[in-house]
Amino acid sequence: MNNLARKTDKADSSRSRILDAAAHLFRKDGYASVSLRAIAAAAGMKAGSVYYHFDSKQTIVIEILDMGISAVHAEVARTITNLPANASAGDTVRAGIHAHLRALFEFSDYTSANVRIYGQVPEPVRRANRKVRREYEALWGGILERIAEEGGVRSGIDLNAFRLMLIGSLNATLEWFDTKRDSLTELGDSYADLMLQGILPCRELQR
Amino acid sequence: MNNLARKTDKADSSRSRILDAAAHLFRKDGYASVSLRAIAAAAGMKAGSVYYHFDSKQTIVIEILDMGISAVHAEVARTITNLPANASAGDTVRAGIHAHLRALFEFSDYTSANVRIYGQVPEPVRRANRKVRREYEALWGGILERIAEEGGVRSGIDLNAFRLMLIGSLNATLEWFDTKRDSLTELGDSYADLMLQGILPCRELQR
DNA sequence: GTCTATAGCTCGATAGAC
DNA sequence: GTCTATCGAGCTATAGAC
Repeated sequence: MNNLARKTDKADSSRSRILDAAAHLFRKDGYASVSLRAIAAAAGMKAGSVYYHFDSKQTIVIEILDMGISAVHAEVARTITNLPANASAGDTVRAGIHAHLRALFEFSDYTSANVRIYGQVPEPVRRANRKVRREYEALWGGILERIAEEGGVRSGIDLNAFRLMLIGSLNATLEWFDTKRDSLTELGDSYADLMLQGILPCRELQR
Repeated sequence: MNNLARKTDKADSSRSRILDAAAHLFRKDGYASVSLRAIAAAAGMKAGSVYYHFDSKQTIVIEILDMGISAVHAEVARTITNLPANASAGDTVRAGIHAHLRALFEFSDYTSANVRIYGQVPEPVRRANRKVRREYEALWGGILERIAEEGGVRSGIDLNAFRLMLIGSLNATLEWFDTKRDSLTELGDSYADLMLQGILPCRELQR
């Protein structure tokens, strides 16, 4: 029994190290230019050994792409669910933005790999990732629909455009924001403020 | 004389075909996975011939990355310069957004290649592209500074965050917007509206 | 200017020892 | 589970004919 457990732990650990190493390298260098030899070396083993844990390079990248989105989905869903029932539209969007950013940078190798390489991975890989992507879009779609029904947003807003603008701009922060130098909370506050109120003074206050 | 002219034209045409073909392939498949054979084939020649026009694969991609940003820079600069002197802050930002989107999709192979592969291209290539990137950031920085000084934006706005949010969200449209299906002008109007006014009703109008 | 041919590598994946 | 060894393929870049 102890033997079996130890065996499984070892396999799990190697598997995780391969995924971590691959996510890091994919984020840094793209998909095609990362060799299995490089992944294996970064995970502390030889290329041949990787095939004990995965069937191919494609199965590795599929798992990484799914993990990146699932992590963000879970954090946003958890955060929104835990909001008080009387949360305003502004509170809700603000909390969602913070949650998205939090997960984005907590699992940055996986999330950044997703944002960067999704567009250039072989078509079967893209297809495999499509379901999780759509589920995350639907999560935000539902959130925005609800606050709009409750009358929390300006009339005439294109909710679809807003969702795409929001997620696009948040994901883009992965390319320049440095969590070691700046506060992620302040970033989220700035973005939420701009998304909620825009940059113009209210019409009523304009001269 | 005719001979010389014809020779030069031929070289120029081949060079352009190589660049066009490479930009298209880089956008589609990333940098590393695109072979010189593939670029040559798409440009209607053999791999060896490419080396008559370019020293290496890196010099090709450097030129493509620069062209992508320069095209957008030129269009935004031209548009802002041609605005009437009394253009409001809203008019200015709106015009800049439309110009950025227009250039983004008019030269989509080059602009999209830039957005997609910049992060995963060899470091010397990134370094070569950095100057043009910074110049484009400075262009928007100047535009926003000016309208802020003229009092056209809410107080307390983080102009740096706004610039990054704006460009990040516009560039992200390359990943999903289809110019054959939808109107780019409407997209720009939606984005400008959201960026300028946000999604919340004005404070004064809230219950 | 474009071609063919090829040198010198590196790649994904497999086979089989331990 | 991890190793070594290797197959067959594809890569960038170059050399030299035309």
